Amino acid sequence: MKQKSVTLVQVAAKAGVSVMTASRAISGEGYVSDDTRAKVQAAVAELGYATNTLARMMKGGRTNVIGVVVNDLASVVVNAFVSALTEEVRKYQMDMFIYNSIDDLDQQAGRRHRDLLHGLWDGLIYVLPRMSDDYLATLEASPSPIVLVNFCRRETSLPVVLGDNYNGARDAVASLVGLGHQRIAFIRGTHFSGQSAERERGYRQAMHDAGLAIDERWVMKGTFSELSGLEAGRALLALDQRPTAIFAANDEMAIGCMNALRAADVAVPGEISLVGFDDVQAASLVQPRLTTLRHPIAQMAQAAVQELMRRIQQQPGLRQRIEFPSELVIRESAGAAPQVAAARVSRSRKTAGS
Amino acid sequence: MKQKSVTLVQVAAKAGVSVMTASRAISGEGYVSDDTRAKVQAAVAELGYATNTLARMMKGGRTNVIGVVVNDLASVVVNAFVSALTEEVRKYQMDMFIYNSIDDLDQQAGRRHRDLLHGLWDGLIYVLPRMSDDYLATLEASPSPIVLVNFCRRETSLPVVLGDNYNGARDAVASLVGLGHQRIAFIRGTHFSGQSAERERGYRQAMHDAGLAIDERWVMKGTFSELSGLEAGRALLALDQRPTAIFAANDEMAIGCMNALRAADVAVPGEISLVGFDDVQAASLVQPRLTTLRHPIAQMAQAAVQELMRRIQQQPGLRQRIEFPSELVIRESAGAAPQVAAARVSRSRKTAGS
DNA sequence: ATGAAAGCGCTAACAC
DNA sequence: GTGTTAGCGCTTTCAT
Repeated sequence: MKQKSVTLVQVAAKAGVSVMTASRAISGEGYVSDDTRAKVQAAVAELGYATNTLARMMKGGRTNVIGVVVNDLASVVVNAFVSALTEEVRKYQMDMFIYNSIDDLDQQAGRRHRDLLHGLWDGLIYVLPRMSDDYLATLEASPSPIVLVNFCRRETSLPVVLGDNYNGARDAVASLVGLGHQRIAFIRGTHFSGQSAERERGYRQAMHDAGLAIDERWVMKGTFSELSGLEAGRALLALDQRPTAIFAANDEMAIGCMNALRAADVAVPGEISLVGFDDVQAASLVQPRLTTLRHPIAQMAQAAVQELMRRIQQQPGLRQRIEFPSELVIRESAGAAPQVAAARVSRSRKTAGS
Repeated sequence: MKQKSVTLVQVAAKAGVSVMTASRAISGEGYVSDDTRAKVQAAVAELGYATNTLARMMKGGRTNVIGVVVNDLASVVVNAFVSALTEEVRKYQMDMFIYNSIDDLDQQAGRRHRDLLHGLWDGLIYVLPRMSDDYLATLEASPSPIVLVNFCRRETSLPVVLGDNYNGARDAVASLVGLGHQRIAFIRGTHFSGQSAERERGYRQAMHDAGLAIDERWVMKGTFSELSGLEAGRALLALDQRPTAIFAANDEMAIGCMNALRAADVAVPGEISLVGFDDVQAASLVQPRLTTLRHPIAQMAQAAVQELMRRIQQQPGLRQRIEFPSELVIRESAGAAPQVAAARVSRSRKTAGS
């Protein structure tokens, strides 16, 4: 606003036409003679004119900008989604701005940035949002196109793109069971997005499916942070009967846990197996490399943008819930349960001895 | 814009005053009786009114929003800056939006998003920008407050906040020299932001200061990517006389290089020492942990926002260039040069033997 | 201390 | 095909 920009009035004057004609020539809406269009375009080029999006927005037209709202851009997973969304949005010739809220989204914080640029966005994508029920209700009541990514804390009338946390977790725990583990612990994350709860549900189901009882002391609380994983790991080691495998609701906590085990000279996966969730970069850098689960982030971003664009363009065929399977990424942090491994060794010894 | 928001007209009607009085009561500019103000505030609360920033912007007022432009939000360093900026901006009660351009900033790409929300921002911060000279010239000519972070590709009249790449690199290489290294290689990054060039300058100066000649075959080109570091590492191993230490222009390349050395069964730091730059999280996860250099990101973000705010508020005491020292983070990837280590061993053997 | 009018830059709706 | 009118929601004059 400090900069006096070239306005349509100036372009029109230079081209010797009315403002409206210039507007039409530029936007391509309505009839303009080729001759006039050429004159206007020449004027545009000469003056370096660009339409003032603000003014256009005030009229309520499309802005070709979508907003992405996140709570924690520093989170590796969130960042991966945002980067994927950036790429995807470009395919639709749209621009995208990111708002990093830090705070949980509630009515007070929310009004600020929703109304702040209310009218700026053609649509909004919320990635892994931590929002109050109030705030969600406001979003649901909003006529603006909105898509949520990886929000499963509760049912919602808004369209949601999800990675399958429940089945992913179930598969992971089932694979631990397949490796002979019976005492399997779980480290929770925070409940905001609902992902931790889904992962826990998968864990419980897999245990139930295998006919294994869960000692509730194995279910630790955590905050998705590495530190909380470390603390949970220590607490689990202090139990009189240790678990032989630990499934953490995300990789950071699994890595924190791994550090706790290392500090206590507990072999991974020799004595205790570890499985995380998310497949962040660090998962393949730690030693042993972490077995974990991965959401198809690029595909999910694609679906989110596509679904949003459908709503912006008022196309038919809207979907309310698009779910993608998680993939189990097997590395070295999970192995056979100690007693099984021991049995194998003794069996092979016998074989060798006979 | 889809959502019909509450306007000032409605608030004024409800409070039984004119629009202008309502505006004054809300903004706090100009005289309003306490009585009237109370009535207006009551109406605001009741209707859930929030000022439409767009409309305010059109009149050229402050928006209390600053924009941050980056080329690659997925970059760990960029992300760390953006997160630090987010925190910092909040202290000034401002909001912040991030634009992830992906492309290099040039006139074509630039016009789009500069003019796009030209008027939306009170100011702009460019973090590690990759911009054409044209684009930079446009920015320099702009009357809007702008601050660049870690841009040192060329001189500019814009205010810059910098980490000291030159002295950091010089210190790092000097420390390698102190460990007995004489054949020290350097892996370049891309030239866009100018950081690689500064780091190279520090490398050359340190070698010169130590009276060591540089074999130009030791100076490898890279792209700041892990893969390019791996390739550079392979190429260096193929030399008839290998360097005993490698200084990479960033951590990713150092880690790539480490992988190349591991694949060739070259001991780090036993046979070849490695030093990176940036201290990304991965640097302390790899084995051996990477010796590297670190910019004080939080302080730099603070300085950038402070400097921008000074300009927005038209305060005196502006600074053109704010530079912060880099810190050498010593870990295990750099050690004594082989011949020195050998000498020490033989000396200690002698001592032990005598 | 409050109000009325004008206009920021643009475009939808209606003339001509 | 092109021009005229009106108005988005707000704030900066200038009047009262």
